[in-house]
Amino acid sequence: MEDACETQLSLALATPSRPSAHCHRRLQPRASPKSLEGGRRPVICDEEEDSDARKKIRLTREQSAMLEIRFRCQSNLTPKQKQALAKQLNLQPRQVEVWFQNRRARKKLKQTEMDCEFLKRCYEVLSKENQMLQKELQEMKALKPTQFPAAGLSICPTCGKIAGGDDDAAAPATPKTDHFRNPFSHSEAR
DNA sequence: TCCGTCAATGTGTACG
DNA sequence: CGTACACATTGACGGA
Repeated sequence: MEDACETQLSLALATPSRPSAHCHRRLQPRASPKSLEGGRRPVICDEEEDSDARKKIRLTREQSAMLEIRFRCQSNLTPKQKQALAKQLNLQPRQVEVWFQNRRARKKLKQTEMDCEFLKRCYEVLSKENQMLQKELQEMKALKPTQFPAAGLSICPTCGKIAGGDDDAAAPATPKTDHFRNPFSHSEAR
């Protein structure tokens, strides 16, 4: 797996891309947390005296593609791997590190959005089922007791469940109708 | 001009 | 205590 990844990377790197014109900015080692009061912007590039702090740099298309390929194989890098990849891509190791951190965050965000969508759909399904069951219950309540399918059955006034009968206590876990399916236990539910 | 994206920064925390 | 990471946030930039 790693090998395939390396191959892809070296293939992609075979067509050398120009180092980005904008990525020569020297990255700062992380400022000491206490060094900034009010919290903002240390931004000092030791070698450049341009006053405007934190110019936006963008990775080249190739660099991003390489990082993406590597990320698909491996979402965390060892320090050695980070170093090597940075060298390959003509970036600072810190840039590679930051890219991977941000990429993991993006991945997680996307996953959360998908989970949210899934839960929404589950809610809709359950909501519909609940409505149907309520309706069914009303209909059953409207029937005369003699018309209940099995003798000795009664409906719990609070929860609306059918109680009594021979199998009530013995086998509570076997639902008789499809209504009791738990959508969260489906195999599709990752 | 507003808004989304993304590289970069700051902070908190877990771990060895 | 140092390191690595997650997470929140900032700010530059580009497109509508």
